[in-house]
Amino acid sequence: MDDGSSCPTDSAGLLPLIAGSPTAEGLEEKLRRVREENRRLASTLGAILAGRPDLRALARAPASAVTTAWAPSGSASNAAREEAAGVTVEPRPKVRTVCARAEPADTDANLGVKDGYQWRKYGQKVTRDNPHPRSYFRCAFAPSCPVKKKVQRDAEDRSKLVATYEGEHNHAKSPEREFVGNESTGYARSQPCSVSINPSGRTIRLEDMTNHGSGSRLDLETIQREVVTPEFQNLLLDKMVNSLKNDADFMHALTNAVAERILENFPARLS
DNA sequence: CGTTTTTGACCCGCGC
DNA sequence: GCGCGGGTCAAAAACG
Repeated sequence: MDDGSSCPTDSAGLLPLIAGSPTAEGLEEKLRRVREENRRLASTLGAILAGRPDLRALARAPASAVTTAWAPSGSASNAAREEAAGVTVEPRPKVRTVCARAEPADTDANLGVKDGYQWRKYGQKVTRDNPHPRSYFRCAFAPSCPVKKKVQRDAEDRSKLVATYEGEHNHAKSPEREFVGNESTGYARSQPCSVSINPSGRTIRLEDMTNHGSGSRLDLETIQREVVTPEFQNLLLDKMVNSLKNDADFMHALTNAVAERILENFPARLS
């Protein structure tokens, strides 16, 4: 969503049809609220993107740009040394470390399913240098997919998560599991309109973005850090479209209003 | 009842 | 050889 004006959920074009219909009062109010929220979101995103061009570039950067060596065994640094020495090394699984923020309520188990892939937890271990347990996940398509993932909270900053991915997926994401929640509707069961926007699964809710005043759990900087990707903006649009499409009351009232309007304008043709 | 998660035991590599 | 620590296994428990 660039400025919200091209947003497919913007129903301004439908309003003339709905306005004036006695059965559409509630619907109109509903639309008005959605549009107002949409405007706030668009404004927030606009401010973010306008003020932080560096974040735009970061959002488009390939995954390798944030690749670091987890390397408890020192494999990445060893590989670099060996290559520098002209020694042929066997290709090693790509190791990618991603940091993200997490809410205290987020459990490590949840972290395994929010990045678009399905994960199966196969172990947990408390490591020496960190009081928080490290969780081990395998791709659900294992053994055909060799990717593994380790997730651990930062030892000093509990709200910071460190996820380490080893290897690369040899299959597509699982769209139906991209969001935690009802698979048939795409709705989050307990977190309506929540969207996972990064590989570690940090979830941002619409209310977090729209109510970034007092009492908000996320400040603007956090949003700037995490809501800059085009993928997120597309997901946001999808969520809003789905939230209207799956609202039976909304669809019913909309259908009635449109039908009434048609009958009102073309009574002769239809009779 | 099938699937997923938990958790203690085990394995393996590394340093001393 | 031994101890330590990280990673994995697998049986039990929990869950839907």
